[in-house]
Amino acid sequence: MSLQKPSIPKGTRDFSPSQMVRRNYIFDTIRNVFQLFGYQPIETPAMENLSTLMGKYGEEGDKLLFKILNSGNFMDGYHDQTDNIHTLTKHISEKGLRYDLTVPFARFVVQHQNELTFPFKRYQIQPVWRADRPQKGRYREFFQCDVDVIGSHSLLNEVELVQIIDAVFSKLRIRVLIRINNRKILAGIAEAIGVPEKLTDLTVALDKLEKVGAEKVKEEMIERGISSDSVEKLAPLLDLEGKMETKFDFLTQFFADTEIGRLGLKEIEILIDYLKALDLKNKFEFDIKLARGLNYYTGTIIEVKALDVTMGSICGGGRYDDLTGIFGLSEMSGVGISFGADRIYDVMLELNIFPSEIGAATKVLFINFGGEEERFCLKLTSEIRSSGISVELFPNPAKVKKQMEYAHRNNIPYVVLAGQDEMQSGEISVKEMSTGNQTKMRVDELKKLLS
RNA sequence: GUGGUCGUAGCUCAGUCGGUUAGAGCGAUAGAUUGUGGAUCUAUAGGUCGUGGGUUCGAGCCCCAUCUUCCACCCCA
Repeated sequence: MSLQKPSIPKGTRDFSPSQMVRRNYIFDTIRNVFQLFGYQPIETPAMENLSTLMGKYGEEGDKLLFKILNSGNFMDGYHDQTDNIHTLTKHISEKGLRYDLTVPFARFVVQHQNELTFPFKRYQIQPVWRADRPQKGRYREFFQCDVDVIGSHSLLNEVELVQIIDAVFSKLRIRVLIRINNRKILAGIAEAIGVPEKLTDLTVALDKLEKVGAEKVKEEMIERGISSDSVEKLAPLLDLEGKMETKFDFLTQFFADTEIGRLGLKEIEILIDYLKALDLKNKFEFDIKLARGLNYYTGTIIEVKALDVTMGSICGGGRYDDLTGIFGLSEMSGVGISFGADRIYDVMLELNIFPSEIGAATKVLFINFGGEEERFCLKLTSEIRSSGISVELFPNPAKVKKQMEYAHRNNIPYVVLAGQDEMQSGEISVKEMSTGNQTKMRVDELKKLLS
């Protein structure tokens, strides 16, 4: 076999121990908050049937699905000569890697509905895959940390999710802005300007307001087939700034003739009202420009961005009223959010806000002198370990210099030297690596020092 | 998927107009009193210049393809 350069697929990454320590810090922090709010863990397979995934994320989403080639002779029985990519795809692939955790969750809920107690609150921390073109903060394999509650219409769930967001980012010490909107408001706007069927085009264009400015947004809307008449009706909304009360007052008038708009406005007012009564550490705002694309959202939508670094959203989600409907279970409203662990990692790295104390696993290294001393140390390490202290014995009697270097590089704070002298006196030499100080003490004194 | 960009030692990067044997710093390894890491000194190793073609007497440098990185669009965690 010829020698080949090892490599991994585009947009995927290996994680070294030092990276994993930090990643786990993020996962642990998030998981702890989830549990604190009473959510229960589940996991689902990396791959799902394509029929489960297709059509849930819009046209764009379907393109970004990684499809798995059928095993065996996947061309068997295929005689279509029309070169239709869709029929070919259907024939050779029936499984795909999951694109997010929400759709598999909906599938899970339908499939296990008889075992679940509703409202069902679950969290799920697993990787997802998207055949996107990689960029900064955009990977083809990345971890999502989802919390959802399904089987409850109450806006209290939204309130809880915002509390979770606030708690997570406070703990991680990332300053964020929480933006909130409601799909019903967007639908109301579409209705109010007379283009209810153009909701998606409207929201996609609206979402770019901050980025490209009002003029470009208007242009895009016209390109997307929204009449200039309708676009003009929208104009005052594009300039809508300032206090939330001002926005509410304006929209109340704007939505005079649209039921769904008023409904959305009512929902957001209640939510904001609840949130104001809480003592949240991060800022939140009602922003009609927020227009998350995922097709299944029907109510509240939430997006979180870091304040001190340029990065896409690090958390997002919303309410979906009928995601389980297509799997045969209706009347199951759910709401959930997803934390993007990899982006959170990138943000924390850029801001240099990882706590320095994480990562030091082993507390003490025993130098290996071989022979009798080795047996002596093996016994001591075992004894110390049983009191819950992480300890290592170097596996072979290498030069002391080499062993000391091992301790240094692995950030092991203490080194024990126990040779002939120590064995006889019963006191071992303990070196504190940060200061270089070395003192003799009994084993129980060492245990006390490290506990 | 569209347009652009990057790739030279483990890492960060030099490398002239296409010209002999591709360099530096950091790091690594070994040593400087056989029981002591970080600092210093000495020595050593390390490269198919992303990969594959092409042009040329001659290619790290020019051309084409491809992979990868990053960026914009699209979309999104």
